[in-house]
Amino acid sequence: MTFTLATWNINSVRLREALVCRLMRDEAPDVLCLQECKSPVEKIPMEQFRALGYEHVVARGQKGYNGVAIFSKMPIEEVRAGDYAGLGHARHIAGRLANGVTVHNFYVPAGGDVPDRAVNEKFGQKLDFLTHMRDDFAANRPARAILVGDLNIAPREDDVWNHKALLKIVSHTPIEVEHLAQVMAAGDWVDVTRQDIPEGRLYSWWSYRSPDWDTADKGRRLDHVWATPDIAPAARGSRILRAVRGWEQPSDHAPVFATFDL
DNA sequence: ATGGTTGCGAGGCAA
Repeated sequence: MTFTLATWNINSVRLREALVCRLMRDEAPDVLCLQECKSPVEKIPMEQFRALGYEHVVARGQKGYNGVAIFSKMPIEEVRAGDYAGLGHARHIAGRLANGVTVHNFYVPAGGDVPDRAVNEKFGQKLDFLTHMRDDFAANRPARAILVGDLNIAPREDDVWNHKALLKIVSHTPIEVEHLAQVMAAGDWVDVTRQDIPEGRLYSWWSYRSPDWDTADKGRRLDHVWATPDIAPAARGSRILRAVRGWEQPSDHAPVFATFDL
């Protein structure tokens, strides 16, 4: 059985309802994971998505900030919603699909501007969130699982437009990359996007602050698709839909896709 | 070193 999954930081699911519908209609992933819904769950426009075949959803939300949701064409049951680092934020939801695959959808804290936890509390919270993720997966080793989301870290040199220029910029600092590597090791996760596309620069986010994002191309790969080793070999066809970043009134993130032949 | 833009929600905060 084949299924396709996508992850997209939507930056307000209510403002961009039409864009979500367009992606659902044009690309029709079996599972669509959103982050930064910025909406209470009861105000997500479920009916419009349901009409496009996404009849099943698990979600966590809060007013104005954060929020994660998994829309699925096949049945999904919630298995957990973690409160990593005890922030009380809606940044994680996990569901088990009818095909037996567990999907973790994460929105890791961005971490503020200064990469020093002594002067920037948000950076400490980001590191603590990642440490908590690591401990969680070490204590409960995932199987037949996929982890997606806006992890707010671009780990590789070719995941950013300029490695040296970004070494002290939050999202690409060595300490963040090390924390992310420990999360990966704890769950034995495989980076599916880079398994499929091992070479070359790859970005999923371009700042709103760049007037001509496409030409300047100062991007970062902040959005990820991982899988456990029992199903990672079944992954193929990963792609980042850069064109979506150029849609009318876009999110600053592009959706990331992967297909699994299970 | 700074400023650049966007969303939420009505002034600044978060990204």
